[in-house]
Amino acid sequence: MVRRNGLGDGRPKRPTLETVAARAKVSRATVSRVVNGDAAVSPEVRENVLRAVKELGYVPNAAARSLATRRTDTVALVLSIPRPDDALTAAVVQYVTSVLEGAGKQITLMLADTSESHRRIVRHVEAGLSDGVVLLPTDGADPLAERLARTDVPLVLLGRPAISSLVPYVDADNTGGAAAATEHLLRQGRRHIGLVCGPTHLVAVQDRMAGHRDTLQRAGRLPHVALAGDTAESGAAALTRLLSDERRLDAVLATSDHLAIGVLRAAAEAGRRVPDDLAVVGFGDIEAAAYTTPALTTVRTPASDQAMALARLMLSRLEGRHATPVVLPARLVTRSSG
Amino acid sequence: MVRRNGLGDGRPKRPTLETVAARAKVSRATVSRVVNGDAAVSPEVRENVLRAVKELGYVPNAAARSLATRRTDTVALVLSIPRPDDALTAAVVQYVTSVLEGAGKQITLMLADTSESHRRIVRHVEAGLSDGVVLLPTDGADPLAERLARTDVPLVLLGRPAISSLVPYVDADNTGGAAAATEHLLRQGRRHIGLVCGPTHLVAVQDRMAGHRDTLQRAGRLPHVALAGDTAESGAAALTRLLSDERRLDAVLATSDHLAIGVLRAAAEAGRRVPDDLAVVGFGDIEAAAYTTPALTTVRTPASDQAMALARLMLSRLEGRHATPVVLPARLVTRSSG
DNA sequence: CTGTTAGCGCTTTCAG
DNA sequence: CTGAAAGCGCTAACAG
Repeated sequence: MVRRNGLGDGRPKRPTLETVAARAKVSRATVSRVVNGDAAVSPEVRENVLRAVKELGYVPNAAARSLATRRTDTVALVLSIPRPDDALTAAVVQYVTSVLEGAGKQITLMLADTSESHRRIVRHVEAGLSDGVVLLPTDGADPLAERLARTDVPLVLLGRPAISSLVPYVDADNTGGAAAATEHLLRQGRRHIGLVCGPTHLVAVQDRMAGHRDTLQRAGRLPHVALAGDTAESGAAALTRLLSDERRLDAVLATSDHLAIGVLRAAAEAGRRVPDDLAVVGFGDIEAAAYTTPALTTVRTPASDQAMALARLMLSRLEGRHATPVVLPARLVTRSSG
Repeated sequence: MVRRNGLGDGRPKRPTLETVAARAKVSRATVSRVVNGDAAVSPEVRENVLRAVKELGYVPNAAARSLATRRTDTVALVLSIPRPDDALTAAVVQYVTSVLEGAGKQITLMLADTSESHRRIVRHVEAGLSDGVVLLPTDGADPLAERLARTDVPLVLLGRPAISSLVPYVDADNTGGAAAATEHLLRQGRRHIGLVCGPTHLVAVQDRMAGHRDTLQRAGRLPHVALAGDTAESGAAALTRLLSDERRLDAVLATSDHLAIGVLRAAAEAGRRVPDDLAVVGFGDIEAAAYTTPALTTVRTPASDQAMALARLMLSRLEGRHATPVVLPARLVTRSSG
């Protein structure tokens, strides 16, 4: 029977620098140099050391190194619990992780949902557990970002912060995406375009609203806005309200695909054919968007698209190589709904 | 202009135990005790220390603590890059993280896609960076699991390993789920039931196949199996083959919802009405399953359902409190497709 | 109940 | 190019 240790048990003894040094008949310092590919070490000595390392299966102890260098090579990836099906967050996490690992960093995943968790995150950083933070969009992200910025650890945000600050961020062009969607609708000759928008405290939603409104305005059209939550149900309810306000409504842009799916449903119930009577455009291009009937036309956010590029941009900001914000283009994916 | 440090810069000087001790006029040991809520310390001294801690904003240095205790309170969460829209993995990650954080652990996220990454993971563990590993299903999970098991760090798998070992795991009842789905179809009087199955090297797929086959066998029915990949397209192709082999086919179970979605599509193209002519049942209950036409009947895996319970079970195994495998029930979600 | 004393394993001047 | 020595900040016996 294999002995299995509990979490708190500690580990069996592993070789240390000392062991390797003895074996290679050199000093610890020299081994350290070799292991870190650091200073100049004579080839023969290096050979010896490397052999000893291999033979002993030596792996440097991270805690000791970290204590001495005051670095951890760890980046905290902070996110909130998204909808369990939030593919966007999943993709971002994947790519950010992949890029960071490629750069030799560890990734510590942290959830930022409660204020308790905010405290934990700040403590974590102050305990020196990470030397960089990537903050994905969260409800209370802004205050958290401010607190983290004060700790002096490099920080990069995904998504423009509500209050502008010096913290670098990477964002999708929500404004441009909404504008493109609206133009698309206008080009089709749609004259009464409604907007179903999600939680307005989200900066992304605000930006989408702005892009829509401005485009409409430039075209000399009146906006029709209905506020909603972020579920299909609330999207459906919003369409119902929109229709009762304006019977001639012939197009709807929703600020999320979930809302759009609800709009689709409500349209069917109201006896409006999509896209003939009513064009429907969503935002985000979630997976389900391709499976609705009719398939949803939507704005694809770079996060679900160029997530890799985005991750790299974040990393370069973490490393202090750039501090300017980046906005990645969003593009319209035309399917059957509008 | 705020000075922003690069990742490698280190941090400004923070107070240490020493500082706090001086301020509270006690020894470092005492401060340590207070901070760790550890031994018995007289109330007044504790007060003093706590005040000093607060005033100085002291936060213990994790590396130093880890070096001294040989623990990290960190658990590595290892996953492979799933389909970018893999909600299941996302949910599991969320809940495992949440539970572990609740238990005061850090979570290090690691990707296990390449053999290079396997090496990195083993090194990570050997460097003492984590004192527990949660391994989510991955293509090469088994060899990795074996290597990790040899490092003596507590390990728990999500999903039964292909080759049985002593490593504890938590899994969904794939066999039972497939059996339930098949019985459901049989009860409807379906007589020619096909199986569209995904990558057969996946243990979960094997289990689903087995549950289906056995149930069919007990009912004295012949199986009709078509192999597929994991995309909707391959599911569609599989149905086409199934239909050409057996025109009377009146039901299909797919081992994943993605496949089932393809089946739905192909059924429509073949002019079979679902569920009248052909019942279709998926597996997994992904989000899109609710939005297909008709809405997909499917087997809900606990991971997308009782993910929280699952996470807790994993934790208790990591802590060595249990070493037995757990299999969580899967249940049929009946919608319109079958 | 509290202080003293050793380390934990690695990096990093500083000499040589 | 290499070694000696001094920590990094904390915990854990062991005395008292």
